[in-house]
Amino acid sequence: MNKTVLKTKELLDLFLDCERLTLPEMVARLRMPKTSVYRMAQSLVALGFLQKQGDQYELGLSLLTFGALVAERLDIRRVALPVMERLKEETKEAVNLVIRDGDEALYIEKVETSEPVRVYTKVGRRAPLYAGACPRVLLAFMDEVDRERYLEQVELVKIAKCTVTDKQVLRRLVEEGRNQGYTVSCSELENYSAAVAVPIFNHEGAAVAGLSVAGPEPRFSPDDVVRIVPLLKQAAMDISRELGFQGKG
Amino acid sequence: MNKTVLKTKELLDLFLDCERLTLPEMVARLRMPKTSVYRMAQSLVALGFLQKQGDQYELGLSLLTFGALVAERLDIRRVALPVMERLKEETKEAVNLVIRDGDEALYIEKVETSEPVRVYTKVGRRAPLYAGACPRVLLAFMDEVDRERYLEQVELVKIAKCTVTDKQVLRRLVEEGRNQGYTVSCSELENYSAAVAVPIFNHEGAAVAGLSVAGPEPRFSPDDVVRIVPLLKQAAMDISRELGFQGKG
DNA sequence: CTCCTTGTTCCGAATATCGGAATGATAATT
DNA sequence: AATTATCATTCCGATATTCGGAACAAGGAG
Repeated sequence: MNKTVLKTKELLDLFLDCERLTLPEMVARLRMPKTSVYRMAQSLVALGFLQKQGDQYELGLSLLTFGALVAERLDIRRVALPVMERLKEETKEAVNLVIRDGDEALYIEKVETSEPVRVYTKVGRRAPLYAGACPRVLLAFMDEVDRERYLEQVELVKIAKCTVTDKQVLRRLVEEGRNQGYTVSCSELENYSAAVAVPIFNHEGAAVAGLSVAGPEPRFSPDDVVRIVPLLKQAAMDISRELGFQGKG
Repeated sequence: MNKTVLKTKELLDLFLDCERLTLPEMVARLRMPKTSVYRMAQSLVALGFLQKQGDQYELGLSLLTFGALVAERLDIRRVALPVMERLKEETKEAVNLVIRDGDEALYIEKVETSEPVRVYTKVGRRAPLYAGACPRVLLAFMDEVDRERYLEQVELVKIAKCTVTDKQVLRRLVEEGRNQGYTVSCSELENYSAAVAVPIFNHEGAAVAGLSVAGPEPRFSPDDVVRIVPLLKQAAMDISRELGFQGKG
């Protein structure tokens, strides 16, 4: 493995948390010699992955181009988008599409309601698999070996006021989710936000994505959930069918 | 400058044109030793910038995360979006927001009409500064030194049926654009598409972005242009004002 | 004026990369 | 079944590259 490239990525990763950083700030965080950091930053600027604004560095515009290309090439998005629009109309809530990337959940599409309610999700955003309805539905439908490995080694960090931090509770929720075919979350990723999620299957029957309806907590009473779940399941099945899924769900 | 990083970027750049590539294909294009390409690809996979699907490589999902972050942090987008929505309603055409990244134009936001007319633009897409209304308006309002340097060294490549390929003609169009305060293009980037564009200025009076109205060629007769230009100029001025622009436009 | 801090350049040492060749694995062909 | 071909992956020694401490330059603050 290429050591230089790995170090360079470490530098780039700093910008996930910080919008702008000066050279000394990067040096402090990376605990690497100033010269090395200086050179890496120079290289990244040359590539367009970083750019310099005065004495601050920030992420570069090349990343926008690459990111857009990736989004464009994810065909599940194309398939899902019209169904998501329909689901939004039916539920009057925001709809999210999430896939798994390694041990993280990644939001790849969303459809918003007109009302400007703050929601946690943004396309490109990541969340751990244990927190939130959509991530957890992905976890629930992972294959057993992977899921066990994940559950063993994961550390549950509190993100919002009701993030699950007890492994026993998590295991129970995951089991429940798999049996019921849907998951619910309240204030796990962002306070006062709730969501219901179901899995989407591909032609091999693997759960390749999660579909969720999300909004402010007061609109997700048990009654609301009962109303939403069938709509959600139907939408997910429509998408799964288009991906070649043959099973019954 | 870091040679390893530069080579690695070359590899990544292959994926701008190709969705998927195998190792031998990459080797052929890069004309580098197989081992080197192999190692670089491995590293990029480790970073999440590439991923392997069977024996093919494709762009990785980390790029989506970084790309979304860059988009989120471009505050001109936030400022422009509501104005762009309004302009779309007024003109019933797609509206694009473009900035300059080095010697290229970069589409950073767009608002579409409901009618599913094919347009060239996608967020993250790039175009040369000489082709298309929006790119050329950026060129027209670049500072003179940069613009001259660009015009001297640029090679005009035909992209669609009416791409300007004569430097004299380009110079004339650029001059016109600067004098009139707007530019028009027909079938320069994509056949049968037309656009009108105006500049957006920041607090320093620099033209930091271009705003365009775009649609199918038949809807952009000289009369239409006369109707659209004032609306476009007003919208651009609204955005410029929010960015702190004091001038008269 | 002096003391920090920060950005940038230099250069010799060391090490990480390089790439040819070998190996393993798989599929296609005779 | 044996053979050939293609591709992915591993090995290893030579060497080109990176590394990082130190020095230098340029402000800014006290």
